Amino acid sequence: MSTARQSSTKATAARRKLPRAERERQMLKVAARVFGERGFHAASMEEIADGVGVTKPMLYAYFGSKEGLYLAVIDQAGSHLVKSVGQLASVPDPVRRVRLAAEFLLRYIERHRDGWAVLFREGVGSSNQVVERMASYRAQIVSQAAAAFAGIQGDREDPEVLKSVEPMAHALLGAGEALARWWLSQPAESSERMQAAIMALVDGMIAGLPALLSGRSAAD
Amino acid sequence: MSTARQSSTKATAARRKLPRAERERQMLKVAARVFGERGFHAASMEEIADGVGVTKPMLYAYFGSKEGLYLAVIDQAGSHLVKSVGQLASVPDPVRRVRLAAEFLLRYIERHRDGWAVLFREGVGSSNQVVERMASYRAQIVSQAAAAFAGIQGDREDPEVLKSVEPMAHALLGAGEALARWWLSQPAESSERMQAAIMALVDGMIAGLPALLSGRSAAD
DNA sequence: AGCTGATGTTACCTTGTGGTAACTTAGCGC
DNA sequence: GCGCTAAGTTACCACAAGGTAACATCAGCT
Repeated sequence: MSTARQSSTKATAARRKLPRAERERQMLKVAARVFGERGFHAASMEEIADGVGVTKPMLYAYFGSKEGLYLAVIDQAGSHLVKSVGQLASVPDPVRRVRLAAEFLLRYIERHRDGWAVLFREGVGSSNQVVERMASYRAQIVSQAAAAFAGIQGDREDPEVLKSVEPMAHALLGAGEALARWWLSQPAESSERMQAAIMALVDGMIAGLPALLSGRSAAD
Repeated sequence: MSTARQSSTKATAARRKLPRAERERQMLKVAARVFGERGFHAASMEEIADGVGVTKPMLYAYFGSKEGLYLAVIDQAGSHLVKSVGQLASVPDPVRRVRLAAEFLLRYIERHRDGWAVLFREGVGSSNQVVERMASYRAQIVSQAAAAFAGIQGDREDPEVLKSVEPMAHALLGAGEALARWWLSQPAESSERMQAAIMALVDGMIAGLPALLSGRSAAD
């Protein structure tokens, strides 16, 4: 068991005391997994501490409280997602941008499921601060999606257009989320079929844009 | 305080002891609200009991455990929703059926938000039984939606077609949920805009169906 | 009216868990 | 080498909440 010895004074591997920054990274990673799997209330600080290989008081020393840790996880996941999506803004062709965004979204949810869950699971029963923080990140993502849709209409900045496509952006995110969730629960399902579905959806949305903006349904 | 007296022997109003069936209805109603607002773990039996105007042991006498009560809420909400959606199956025109279903979905979520939340919020951290029950009701709803989509393609029963449109059905449900959630958090938003958005979405989905079934994207 | 059982309550136990004070020890700089 | 501080632990408190036994009382039936 105790084969792990401290090497020389400068051992970088398997040393018991880690610098704060590194430990914090570990903690955030484990916390994201546990909160993502169990939800805020069902997750216990003890389980997180165990996962890190450390005891509870360390979590409190670094994050103050359970809610503080949760907020830190939200911030990490949120800023990462916002940053990632932001990179898509440089794609010039708006239609291509929306389609890339949808593809990216699916892959992102697949690969960062915990972070996604923490950000997008409804924060019921949580404190106001948690709810607000989640809402803030969600709003940023939605507004990026809305801007992409608006770009298709040419008026990427027109507030009127932006407001009109906002529900569409919410719908897209929700569809992506449901799709990803279902996908992850169906290991047999092929990634291609998912891609095809989300693409059909996005293309349909794009096709429906003019009708939405003119205030009438497309199939009148 | 104690102005409420028992009337004659047969008083039907404001009597303190109620027959089991009636009390159970009250309990289910309050439980749906509390579970919907707070989620399973954050909800407390005490709060539910208080809401009913009764004490905790009564909940245990009638539902056995917290999970038992939760399951009962799920069953009530699930069977109600399945029944409601099932009535749409009689609409002959498949396109109209899908559009009506989308409209119905939005209204349903708006009016039975708690039941919807209990059914469709991810059951993280809950027991296997709860997860299975939720999944079962969701599967029924999704399969109805899928059947409606398949109907548009003419092959309402073709298993191949049904399988292909299944992701679409999930996406529609997810989009409706996200839309409804956002809508409910934006009191100022008009119902018309929501209707327009969901209709544009549905019409887009319908338009995308052939492309989905042929395995390619519509905008190639 | 009065008996009877379902309806309902009080008071309690037990467990899990957020949170903390006091102490220990490893590692870095000199 | 050596001490000083950050990293880490042990042992504990407080309290919320699920769950239950024993007791109380209303409502309806004969």
